[in-house]
Amino acid sequence: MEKDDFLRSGHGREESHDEMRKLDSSHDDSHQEHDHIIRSKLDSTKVEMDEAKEENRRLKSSLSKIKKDFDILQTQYNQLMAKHNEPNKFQSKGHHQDKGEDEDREKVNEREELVSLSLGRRLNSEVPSGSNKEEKNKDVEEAEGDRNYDDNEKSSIQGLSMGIEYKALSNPNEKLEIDHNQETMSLEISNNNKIRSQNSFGFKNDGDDHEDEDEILPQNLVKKTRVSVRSRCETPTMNDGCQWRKYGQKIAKGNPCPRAYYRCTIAASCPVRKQVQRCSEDMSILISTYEGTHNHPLPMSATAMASATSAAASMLLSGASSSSSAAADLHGLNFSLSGNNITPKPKTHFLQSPSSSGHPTVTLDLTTSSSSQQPFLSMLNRFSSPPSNVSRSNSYPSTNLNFSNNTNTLMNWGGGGNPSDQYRAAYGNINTHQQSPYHKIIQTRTVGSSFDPFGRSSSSHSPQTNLDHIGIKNIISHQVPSLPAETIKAITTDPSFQSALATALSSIMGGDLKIDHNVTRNEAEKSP
DNA sequence: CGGGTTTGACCAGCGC
DNA sequence: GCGCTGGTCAAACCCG
Repeated sequence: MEKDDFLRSGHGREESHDEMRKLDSSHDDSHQEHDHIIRSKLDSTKVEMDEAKEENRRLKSSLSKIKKDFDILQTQYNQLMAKHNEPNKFQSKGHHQDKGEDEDREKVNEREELVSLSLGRRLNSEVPSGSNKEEKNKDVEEAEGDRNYDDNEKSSIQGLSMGIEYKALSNPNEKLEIDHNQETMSLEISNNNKIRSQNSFGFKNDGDDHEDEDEILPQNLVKKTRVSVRSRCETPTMNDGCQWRKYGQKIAKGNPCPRAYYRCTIAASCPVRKQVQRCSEDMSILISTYEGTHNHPLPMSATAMASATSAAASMLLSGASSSSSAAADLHGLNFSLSGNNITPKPKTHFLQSPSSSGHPTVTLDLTTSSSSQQPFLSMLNRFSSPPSNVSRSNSYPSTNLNFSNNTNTLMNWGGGGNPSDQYRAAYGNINTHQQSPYHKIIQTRTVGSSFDPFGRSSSSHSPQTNLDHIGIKNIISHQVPSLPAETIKAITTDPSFQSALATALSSIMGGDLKIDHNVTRNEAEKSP
């Protein structure tokens, strides 16, 4: 019994050993399995790291390629600028006299151009013979001229700081709120019997181009150029940053909505007028038509509109000079410039504009959607003429600029916020003469992707050059078949136009488009 | 009380 | 020349 027990027990001990071995083996198996999992994970991690390295190499190579391309384009741009500037306006400043000027100097000159457009203001009203009242104001304005020059210099400095502020506000993912605390420039919109030369493109500088004031454009437009802005706005008036005083109201024919007449009250002698009227077909659309030239510094908030309208006016002038039609769509900002020789393209919700009075009118359309989903990808991609009902007078071209974005109206010119104390501080506590408050939000972000003020997309695109963002090449060669290439080239290569555009866009989007400016020229020069 | 808005009148340009 | 229309004026009114 005991032996049996012993044997049994011994046997049992062997069994326990077997179990132990089994357990050990199972433990080993699980351990091996665990190791295997870890190794596989390590392998996969290594693979991922290799892929990341490879991706990094690709990105590096792409970056170097982009840099090369940019250098090449920069060089070409410099050469072209040197050629372009030889006979033109900048000679008087002693710039660009050598073809082989270096890149830095080119950038400086280009910056000067942008700054001159951004900060340039009109002191002496060149509103000469448009009306008797303007003539009456002329003496007053000239008397104010000397005093304003001092303000002008100050304002230029402020304008520079404004650019810095814009950059500080340039987070693409947030709304850009522009406080009305800094005055900036005054921009020439109206051509007032005589349109400035192509050099100035309707923009006025502090003093460099005063001699150009008497220049007359070839087309010799007699009436003032007007800039009409269509925007969706629930408030009675669109807050564009200026101070307006209503001086009249009329029921215009064909529109049950009354047309209100405003004049700028920032300066007593400012000849700028504004007409505000709701679109009869879409009451949510507010049409603001600007006429005249501010002869005083503008609040920064007014700069956006002034820049945009000036760019529009520039396009009008350039387009009119070329007797053709042009359009641009930058980041949903559709510029279309129309001549009289193009088959009209009907456009809905187009109110009979004040161009019916015979004024050449530019329309900035902030209401309709853009087909482009990419920023700066489709400049000059839409060419349209004004609808037949826009103007009963074909004497002057009408320009239609669509500043709308893809989904919503980006520019909330209307009120809704509070008056800016900073604006008051900067302007000596000027009371707003408008019922709508001095608060506006300019939202430049496009749904689906965000962009910094330079037009760069923060979405996960593969690296692209700025050319790709602008897309000038594709646009010019493919999207605008109806426009003569020389016209496109003339428009897109004109530095004033580009600067105006850049100024407008930078004002609207709070960015600096200098690089785009470069590339635009390069690509335009390349385009057939 | 100062400044803005309202509103009817007035004027100029244009077409018939 | 007349009528229509757009644009402006200015007195009355309103508002803070």
